[in-house]
Amino acid sequence: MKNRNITIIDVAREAQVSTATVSNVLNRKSNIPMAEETIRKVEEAAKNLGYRRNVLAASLSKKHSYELGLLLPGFAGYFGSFAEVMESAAHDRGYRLAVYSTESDPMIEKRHLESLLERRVDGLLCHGLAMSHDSTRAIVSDGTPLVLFNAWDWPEDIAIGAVNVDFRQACIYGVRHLREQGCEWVGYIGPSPTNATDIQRRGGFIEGTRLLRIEEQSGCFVIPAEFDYGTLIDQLVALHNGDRYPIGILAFDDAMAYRFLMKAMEKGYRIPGQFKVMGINNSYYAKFSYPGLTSVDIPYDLQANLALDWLLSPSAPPPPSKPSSPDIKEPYSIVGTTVNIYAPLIIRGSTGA
DNA sequence: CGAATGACCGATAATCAGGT
DNA sequence: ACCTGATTATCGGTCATTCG
Repeated sequence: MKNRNITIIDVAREAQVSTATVSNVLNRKSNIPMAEETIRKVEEAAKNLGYRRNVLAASLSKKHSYELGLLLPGFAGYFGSFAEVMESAAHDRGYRLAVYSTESDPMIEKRHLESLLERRVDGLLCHGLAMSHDSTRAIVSDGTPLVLFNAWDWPEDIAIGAVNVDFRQACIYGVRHLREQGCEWVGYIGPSPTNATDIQRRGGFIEGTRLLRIEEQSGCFVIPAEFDYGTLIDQLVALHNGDRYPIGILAFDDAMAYRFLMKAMEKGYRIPGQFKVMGINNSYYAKFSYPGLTSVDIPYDLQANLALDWLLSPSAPPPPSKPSSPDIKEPYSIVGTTVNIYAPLIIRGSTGA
């Protein structure tokens, strides 16, 4: 039997009731009073015929699509994990989620946005790196609710709000951690000082060295994609005359941390004795590698749920956060229309004593 | 021939009606 | 008056038919 053509008309005929009754039984059980016998007849007919709800028709009538759009700059690493959590959180709230990657290309961004708006999504969740300010403003003036995430230093008025992970603060803590572990000198390595994500982290690192008054014992490096980490390691060792270990490295993400760490080990240096290395993202392997990689954990669940709740009820901004215990920091803080989520340091062997 | 009209897709919300 | 279930208008677009 071809279930795709079974509609409530067929179910109504089979159950000897009206189509409205079928709709009421299948979708509004708790609100509409109905006889037990009617409910049983309809449910049985629907089951026998293999009825499947047509959400397109429902959207047409309800003037809501119950679909949300998620725009990311890509699918790798953090973005994929984020999409997974977001999809599940949206599903829990009765929404479907369409996920697109803009590949950091304004033309692709425009095409995806247009496609999502044509389908009348009920709201958009957009990564700061996936969006231009102009197209974001255009959407907002169109009336589609929009919440940004990881959109640092965006104009306040541009969307309902932004839900950001506070990598800047995490890097400040990172510097302090490396210092507390006895690092004579600390360095930051990142891909590009023009990338908004890198700017956040780099800025946090520099701020961290300033707070500890160790600007003179620190440095930042820009690492191109096909870079030989060996050269950098040689430079650092020369800089220290080989006797001011350990050297602390805060990397842009876990992948860069591993590339540095593995090259250092290959060259015979001890981790964490001579180099202490930490990353950001707390990726799957950070926990299971040897040595385990110290990293900054990203509270995906919290970020996704805050963003979704805000998107679906724009008039109700996120409630103030409460620390779960006195020794734990606030899970997040709110400044204007921006939520900053605290990202905790997970300390492992790569920076251990 | 192009323009205007109306039926139609499937489900739903609002309204209505029949039976106790 | 209260339940329960039926009727109807409607959503926004497409397509076939009719009209001038």
